[in-house]
Parts: sequence; structure tokens; C-alpha cells
Amino acid sequence: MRYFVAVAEELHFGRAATRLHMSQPPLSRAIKQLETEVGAALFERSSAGVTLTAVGAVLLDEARALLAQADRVRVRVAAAAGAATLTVGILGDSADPGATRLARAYHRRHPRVEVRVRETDLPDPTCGLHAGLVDVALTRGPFDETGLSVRELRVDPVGALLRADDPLARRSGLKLADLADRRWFRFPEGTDPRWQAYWNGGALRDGPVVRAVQECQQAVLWNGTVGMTLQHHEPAEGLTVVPLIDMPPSRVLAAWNEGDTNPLIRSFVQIATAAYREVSAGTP
Amino acid sequence: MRYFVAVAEELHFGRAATRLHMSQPPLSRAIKQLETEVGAALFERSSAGVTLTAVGAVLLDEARALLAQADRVRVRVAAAAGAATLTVGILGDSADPGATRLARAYHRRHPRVEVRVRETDLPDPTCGLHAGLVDVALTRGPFDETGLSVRELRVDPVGALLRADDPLARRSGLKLADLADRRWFRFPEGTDPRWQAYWNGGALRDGPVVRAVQECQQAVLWNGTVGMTLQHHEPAEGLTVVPLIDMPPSRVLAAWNEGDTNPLIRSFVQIATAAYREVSAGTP
DNA sequence: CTGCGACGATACCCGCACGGTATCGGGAAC
DNA sequence: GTTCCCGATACCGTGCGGGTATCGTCGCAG
Repeated sequence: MRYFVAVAEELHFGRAATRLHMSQPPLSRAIKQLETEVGAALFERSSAGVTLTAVGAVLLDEARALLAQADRVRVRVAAAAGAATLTVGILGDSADPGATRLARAYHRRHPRVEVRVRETDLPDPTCGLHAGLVDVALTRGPFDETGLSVRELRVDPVGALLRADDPLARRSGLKLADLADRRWFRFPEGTDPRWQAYWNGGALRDGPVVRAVQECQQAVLWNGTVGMTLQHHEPAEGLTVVPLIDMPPSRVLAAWNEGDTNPLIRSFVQIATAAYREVSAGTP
Repeated sequence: MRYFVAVAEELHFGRAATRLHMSQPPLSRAIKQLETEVGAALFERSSAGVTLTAVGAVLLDEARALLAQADRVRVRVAAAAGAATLTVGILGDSADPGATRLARAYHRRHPRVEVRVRETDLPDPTCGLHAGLVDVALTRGPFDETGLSVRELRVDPVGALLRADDPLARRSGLKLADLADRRWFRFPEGTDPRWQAYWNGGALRDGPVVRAVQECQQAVLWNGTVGMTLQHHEPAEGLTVVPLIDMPPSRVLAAWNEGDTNPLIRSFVQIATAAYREVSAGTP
């Protein structure tokens, strides 16, 4: 129905397809499918352009009414669902395009749900899930997942953050072994052991303690240490990122307490999956 | 929506599933999916039974209105499409359960379309498609398909029709070679060569000429000849069917003139496919 | 208290329908 | 005649809706 209305309003398959955020061939096919279900042609295709047939005009009328009715359903149900609150934990560096898209989509779907955001420092990957401080976490692995359910949203390759004047900075790729004798920045004690091990390159290292992205960059810049970062992070002036070819990529995750049946959480995860897929479809 | 209304009215997942002609697990899953989209529980499941929540009650109201609206669309569009005629050619022996189901479904979908049926004798497999006498044929292969489009609806294994007192009648399976020296009934001259070759077991034979199923049986009964038939045909008194293990099965087909864009034909083929699939799903 | 039956949920599998890219075909314009 | 525009077609991969088998839980009977 949405497809049909779009084509009927644009009278042009290509434009209608872009309006629907899809490509033209499946749209043509969908319209043809609708025409065989109806049992009559809905459009007149000629070289001069596309025009509605009589049957098409009737259907356009009805289709608009149907879509309006469907919208009304959404509104009424959202109103009936009433106000609610969802607390989302977000890891410090997660203000990426997926998250912004997710926020918009979630508010469109559940206008009356208040989303409370609780940001956490880098060293707390579960954002207080275990403690019940948040309902769902938008975070980055790895961490201890016992008692949690997890959905992967994206994977990011990681790299080493080096000073631009470092002898290794001009290499196109590094292995962990190349950095074995370096000083690394590290996270404070008491954080998740798997997280610690991953971001320290698999070893217990010695170096300045950091809590946030900014501190990482300063640590590298001032002390000439080494740190793990994401390959797509734009490094600060005077720093470079070199791909680490033997590190498993970092996973962006949605996580929630296993067995939590709150539908708002499931909905959040679902919308998050769609949002991140869309942005990654834009840059494959 | 239909699923939700069914469960809301039955207040019982199993019964709702049977009413929807489906099994219970996918229904449960669909409802759960709907609940996450809405962001709230729609049913209260307890050991005492299933009850609607407040949100569910609102949605039930809206869902009924939406479904009613959708029905109205169908009615209005069918009315706008106006009267039309579709001529269907049917091969003599095709009064099978799939065809009756097809007829009902087609009339439900296109109430104002008059379906004219043109039955043909066995020896005319295309039912006058080439001559333009019919729009679409419900028939049985094989035949010359040049200029035609074809959709397979079912495959039927074939067998040899023998007198019950024939020495070969008690075998569990036969090859064509076992029948090489027999007299066969045959179809009149001038019919499709591929059809002729197939139903004569791949050879030009000598025997009485038949035009209809009844004649086949009489020919076998009186003359002790041999004939090809479908394994699931119930043979007349005194006759047996023995499977032919080296014959390719016979295909039941919908056929129409290639390039005929009449949507009613496409719709017919589509409904036919669904109808035959349903009956074969009943007896796998 | 223990076995059993009823019922919704879960796990797993499969076919297909939908959305994508690449390409075709035909008519119009220059 | 060549080129461009635009809808149709061909083909491919994947996610979802359908299926079967099985589980977990609760109520009930013996």
C-alpha cells in the first residue's frame, strides 16, 4: 500500500523508489504483484510517462484511508500504553551515527516513553547492568556476559594509537608482538577482566591509567606510550592509528539482563539492530 | 493483526492457531513480536488461562476497525475493476480437488469476473490456447510449449492400466520394456506429438483409438490392451494399475500465451499455485 | 507426593519472498 | 543513428514466516 501510494503520487517509479528508500526494480515488481492480486492494471505505462488507471484511482483513495487508519492505530495504542521510563546505559565513546539514528527512531515509535541515559566511563563496559542501574546497555565488548543477553550491532576493527613520530607509525599494519616491549596506558583496577585483557593487547602492562578517550590520547601524546583504539577514530593532532592485524575486532553490543521480559527492552534492541544496519548499509 | 484478533477472541493460542490454519508456535512468536513492536504486553498468560491487558483491549478495538477497513478496500476495488470474462480450458480428467479449491478461491478473489470453462477431450492438451479460444489452460503435460508460458502445479506418477487377470498385474512395478510387445490404446492422429509419444510409452503403437478416460478403461477391459494412466486413479472393476518405474511423472500445468499481460491470468496462475500447494500439503 | 495431561514457550530447520545489483529494451530527442 | 531515460527482467543472497520436535510449568488425580 505504501509503495502504491508513493508511485501514484510521484507518477514515476524511480522517484517513488528513492522516496521509499529502496531501489526501483523491487518497487516495479511489487506494483506488478499488486496488480495481479487486484486483477487489473493500476497504472498505464507509456513512453510519455506513468498515469493512473480508473481502478488505480479508486485504490489510491482507499489506500490513503487505510494508511491513515493504520497510523491512527499506532497513535491510539501508544497513548493507551501510557508513560514509561527506560534507562539506557551508554559507554563513553558511543556517540556514533547509529546511536543518534536509534534515538530518533525509538522516540518516534514510543513517543510517551522517557528514555533516561546514563553515561559511564570507559572502564565500566556493562554500564551498571548487573547492579540494575540501567535496563539496557549500548556498549562495546568484550566483558563478562554471564546473566546477560547480548545482540551484536556492529564490529569495528581496532588499531594501535601511536605518536606520529614513532618508528612504527608509518607501517601499514602491526602485530601485537611488534609492540610487546612498549608501555601501554591501562584502565583502573577493578574493571571487567576480559575488557582489561582485550584493550591491553592480551597482557598485563604497565603505564599511565586512563578513564576516558581524551585521556588515552593525552597519555600517548605526552608519554609516548601505546594504546588500543578503533581504526575509524580520527586521531588527535600528532597521533596516528595503525591497524592491528592480529586483534579480533571490537563488537558494539546491546546488552540486557537475561530473562528481563520488559517489551520496551526488546523493542529497543530491535530498533537498535535496524538503525545500525541502516547506517552500515550506507557505507559498506 | 488477524493473528492478534484471533487470539484475543479465542483467548487460547492453540484454538486460535487452528482457526488461522496454522500451528501454535509461530502464532506465539508472532504475538510476542507484536508485543515488542507495541512496547507493552497485550496478553496476560497465567496457568488459569489467557486474558487481555488494557493495552490489548484498545488494540483489539483498533485492529478490528483496521481489518474492516481492509475488507472495504477489497470490495470497493473489486467493484471498480468491473465485470470481465476469463476463459479457462480444462483437460477432460482434471476435476481434481485442486481444481475445485481453485475455482472457489478465484471466485472469492474476483467475484465480478465470469469464468467460462471450456472442456476438451484428452487429445488436445493445450485446450485451444494457440488458437486463442481460451485465456489460460489447466492441463497436463507434455506438449509443445513454444509460445506458451507454463507453471507446474503438481506432478503425478504414472502407471500401466492392465486387466486384473493379466500375468503382469500382480507385479509391484513395471518397466516399459516389460510391455514392449503389447497392444496399446492410442490417441487419434493430429494431436500434439510430444503428448502422443509420452502417453504411448515412447513408441508408435498399434491399438484402438480413444478420446476420453472412460474409453481408455473400456479399451483395456475388452481388448486386453495396455494403457498409461495415473497411479492415483482408481481403476474400474476388473482393472489394476501397476507403477511404471521408468516413466517420468506427468506434470499438471497452468499454461497461457507468452506475453499475455492480462492480470486476471496472472492472478489465476497465482491462485492455482496456492490451491494445489494447499491440497498437496494435506497429503504429503 | 508423584505421574500425567494441558498449554504456552523455546529450539531448530527450511523455503521463499523481498530487497539488492547488473542488464536489457524500447521509445524519444537531437 | 546514437544516446539517454526509464521501466522491466534476470539473478543472487538473506531474513522472516512457516513447519516439527521438545521443553517447562502448573494443576490435578490417584
